[in-house]
Amino acid sequence: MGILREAHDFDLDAIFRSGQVFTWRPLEPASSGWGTGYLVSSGQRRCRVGQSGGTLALLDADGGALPQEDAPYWEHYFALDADYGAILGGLSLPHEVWAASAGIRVLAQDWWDTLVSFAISQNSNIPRIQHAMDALMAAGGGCVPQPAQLARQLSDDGFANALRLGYRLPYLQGIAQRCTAWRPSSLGSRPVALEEQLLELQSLPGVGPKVANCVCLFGLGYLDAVPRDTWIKKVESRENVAWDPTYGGIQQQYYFAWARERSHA
DNA sequence: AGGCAGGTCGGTA
DNA sequence: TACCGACCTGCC
Repeated sequence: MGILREAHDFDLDAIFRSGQVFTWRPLEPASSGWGTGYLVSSGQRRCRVGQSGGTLALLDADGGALPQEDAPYWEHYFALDADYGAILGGLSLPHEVWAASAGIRVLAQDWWDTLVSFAISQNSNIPRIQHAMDALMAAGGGCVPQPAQLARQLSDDGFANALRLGYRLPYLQGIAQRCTAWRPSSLGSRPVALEEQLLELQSLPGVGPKVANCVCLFGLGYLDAVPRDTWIKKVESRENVAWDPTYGGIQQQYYFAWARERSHA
């Protein structure tokens, strides 16, 4: 049965669809044993997660019991340690936005996973991003290859071209090379202001303000980072949104899901 | 068929 | 500093 956790205001499928993560793979309903389930990769770790009502089940990647010592990592990853009732209450979201995005949480992903994902994502679309990420994770044994490994793999033209990254390929190659001997300062012991961390990330090739904000929000825990993509720019041009100084990133994610969903309708 | 997609870069005023 | 076109590719 695995490790069970109560998860209210939590919707696994809504999170999967919300465009913040490209390292999950849906599982057949039968194989998860639950209504809905995913094989989740983060850094060099993997787990299976299923949701039934307000209960979350955590298993290891093969469907066996998750080691007890791994539980804290995944609880943080799924933001189960955050009080979303209080956070959302303070954001005063329009009811329409809240309803369209109910159950979404901002995951605490691995920083390298998010850097790779969103460097690839620029001026692209979700199916294509997912295709490239699936191919990368297959090459990494189910996880995103670490920088040195990725740099080596990308030097193989056959492998690199199959990713269909277009003009983003040299960006990813440059990023992988730089990151073999570099990590964001905020991973160290010294706290780093958001603005400083953004500038640092933007020194990487192919990383501009949008990608840097995604890495800060999704991969480095800066919940005040607000990625401004085409959808959010549309929202800003229509509504008069003031981004919350503490949780603007969560607020942004709710508006993002709302804006995308209404366009599909 | 052709615009657009969770942008960034280099050149120009 | 602010704006503009180019850019690989494949969805819609």
